[in-house]
Amino acid sequence: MNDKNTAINEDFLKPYSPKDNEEALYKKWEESGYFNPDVCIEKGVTAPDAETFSIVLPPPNVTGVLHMGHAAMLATEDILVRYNRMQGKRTLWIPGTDSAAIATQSKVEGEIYKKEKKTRHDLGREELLRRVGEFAESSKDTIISQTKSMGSSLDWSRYAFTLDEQRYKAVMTAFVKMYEAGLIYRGARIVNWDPNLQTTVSDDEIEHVEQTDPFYYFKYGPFTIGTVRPETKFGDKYVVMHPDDVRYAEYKHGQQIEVEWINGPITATIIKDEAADREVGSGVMTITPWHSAVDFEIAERHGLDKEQVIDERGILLPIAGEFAGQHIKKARPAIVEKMKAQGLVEKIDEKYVHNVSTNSRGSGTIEPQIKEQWFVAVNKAVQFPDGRTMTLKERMRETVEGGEIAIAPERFNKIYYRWIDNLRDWCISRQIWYGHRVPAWFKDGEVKVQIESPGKGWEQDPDTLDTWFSSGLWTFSTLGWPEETDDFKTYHPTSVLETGYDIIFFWVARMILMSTFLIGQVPFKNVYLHGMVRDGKGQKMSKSKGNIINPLDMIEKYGADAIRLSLVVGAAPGNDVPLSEDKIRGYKNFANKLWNISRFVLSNTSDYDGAAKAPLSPRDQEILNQLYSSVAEVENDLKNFRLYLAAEKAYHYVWDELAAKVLEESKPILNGDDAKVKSTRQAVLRECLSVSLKLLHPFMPFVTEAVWQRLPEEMKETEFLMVAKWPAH
RNA sequence: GGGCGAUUAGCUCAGUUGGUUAGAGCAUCUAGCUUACACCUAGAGGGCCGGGGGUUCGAGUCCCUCAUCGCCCACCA
Repeated sequence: MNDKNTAINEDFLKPYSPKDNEEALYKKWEESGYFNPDVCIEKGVTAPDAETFSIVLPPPNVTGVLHMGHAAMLATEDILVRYNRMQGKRTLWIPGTDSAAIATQSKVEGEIYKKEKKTRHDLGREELLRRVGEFAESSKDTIISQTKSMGSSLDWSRYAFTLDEQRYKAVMTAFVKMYEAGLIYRGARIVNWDPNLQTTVSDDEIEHVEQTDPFYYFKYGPFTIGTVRPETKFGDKYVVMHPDDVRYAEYKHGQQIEVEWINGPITATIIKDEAADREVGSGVMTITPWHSAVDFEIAERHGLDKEQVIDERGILLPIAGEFAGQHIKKARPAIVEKMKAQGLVEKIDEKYVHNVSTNSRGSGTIEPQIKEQWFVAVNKAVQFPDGRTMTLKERMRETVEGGEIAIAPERFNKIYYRWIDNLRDWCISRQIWYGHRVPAWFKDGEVKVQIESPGKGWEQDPDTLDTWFSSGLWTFSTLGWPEETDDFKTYHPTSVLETGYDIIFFWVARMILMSTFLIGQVPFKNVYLHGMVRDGKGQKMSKSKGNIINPLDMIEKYGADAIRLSLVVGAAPGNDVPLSEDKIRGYKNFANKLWNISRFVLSNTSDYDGAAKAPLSPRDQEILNQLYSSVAEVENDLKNFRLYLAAEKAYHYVWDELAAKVLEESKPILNGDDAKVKSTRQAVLRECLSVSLKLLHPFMPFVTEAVWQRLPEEMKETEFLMVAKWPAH
């Protein structure tokens, strides 16, 4: 084919139109198969023994829609992936979606109730699961196609869903293995109970919210005790004070006294425990071990009785006497009235500000309860695959402390350590139905933990596992574990985990825990934490503020390339990213700028004759030097995860150096009479263009590929820019 | 209560290990249809780098301290 002397592609006569290019290009990329590293090897663009680069996509909620947080994540990861692929690495980016068990189930339950006035119990487990599964399946295409619209070069042939068969196998295997090692145990401990969702939730899912309530001072025998929760106090028969509190020296540990209480006289026992703070109130407290984590600990230490006062739905039990059967919210004022009448109320602070535990998913207040659940022991020494014996906590800390895993930005190391230090045993069982069912079987008080039913008469535990239990396996369950697949051997540990800093505890830490114990490898070598996307003024985006910028609208208006750049430039790891429509518009203009640079170069080099070249002038040489030193700088920033600088430098080189200076000064040469000097410069310009396209491709894949597709054949070393070699310098 | 971070141009932020007159985008103002681009070009204005103290030949950059804002964690009944 002879492109010389022919007019350049007439598309260049119009401004660049993302709309006319992006979808078609993505389709072409997908059809080429190059998102799949196996195809890259097959077609010879990647060496079979090349170094690997792998990332797992933090799986979005299967029923979700794309928001700016996703967009930022996709942009960042795709930049890393495309750059490494162009470097010639065997590059794999694995897509997937998450069942988001609680969220999805309650959404479907809500809809069923609205339409059919039926609860999950009316439908039964099987039917509910069928409906939830159906809903998840039918809505997954939305998030998948939206993910594609960002230009994400994910290998869809390896798509994984947290509840598919392969992942099921991995989760079951992990559970059994951890149980056999003594890491998973069943026990009656205090847990966070969500009375609305009727399930336990983990410590990390708790959000402390400030609330103002009356604070009551009650007369408890000779003591004064304080509380915001009179409704829990019925069974309080232990009174706790600090062993060194001189005010109460006359009372001895274990001493019993008679006190007048809500429903009549009771026998109270004095407990001396250092948990009682002398500075707080009277320094004396009564405890409710069944409904308070601190109280539970005290009771455990001294072997005290524990009694349930409130049931799973927030209703008072018979211990509450005349108040039994009432909901705690309604009962509270009535209880206080009664106590007033008994002369038990000493004082009331009407406006006491304190924190209450709520479910971070927004379902409401958490009620601590003692329940028999499955836990992961974090302080128990167990044997790791490398033969060493240590606790999960120790191993988790060591991965970062010893440099096996590097977190960017570094300051999150401390936050990570702090979390580990405060970590308590992880409650992993949930009382919902949508999820991986606990592989435990009961019969006549006996328990067996195994994947298949032990036989007739054995009932499987109805509970399912915390969604983060399966998410913790994600780096290797997506690669085929527990089978020793080629993928697993090739791509694990993964190179980078890129995710929001808000999820470091839920996910990052859990992945490290699971991976180090189960397979003896860290799940990833680097952690890159991106910030939260905020509006142009740095405010959180929220519906109520009306400042949400929808990525899909922005793609429609300005193109995915513009969104990608606007989400990366200025987004240092760990820092929140302010995003305004102005910023996006600015980068859309840049895409068009690149389009016009290409048009200029192509139209002015269409008569290029390679044979007529002169040696490079000093200025020609300088232009190329600048080009390649920009490449080197961008590369250096990319290697060190400074994407925000890399993107900015690439942008500046192309606009302020190439367009503003090189192109301008080339005009007289291109119009000049010296044919040799002219074709030398033409060669230089072509080189600048093709290298610039490569330089920008990771950041703005669509417009760069769109130009590449319109280059004359002799300028393209590969069919797709996506798999062109990153420029050497 | 504990910890972390921020404070630089009107706004949002860079400024990588301390080194010449402190940068960008947007916004503002001025001038331009110069045959790549008005989604553009040329230019301008605008900053005691939060306050105070210290280390240094030299600090936006390191140390101390104060102030304000933000975030995370936490079992004060």
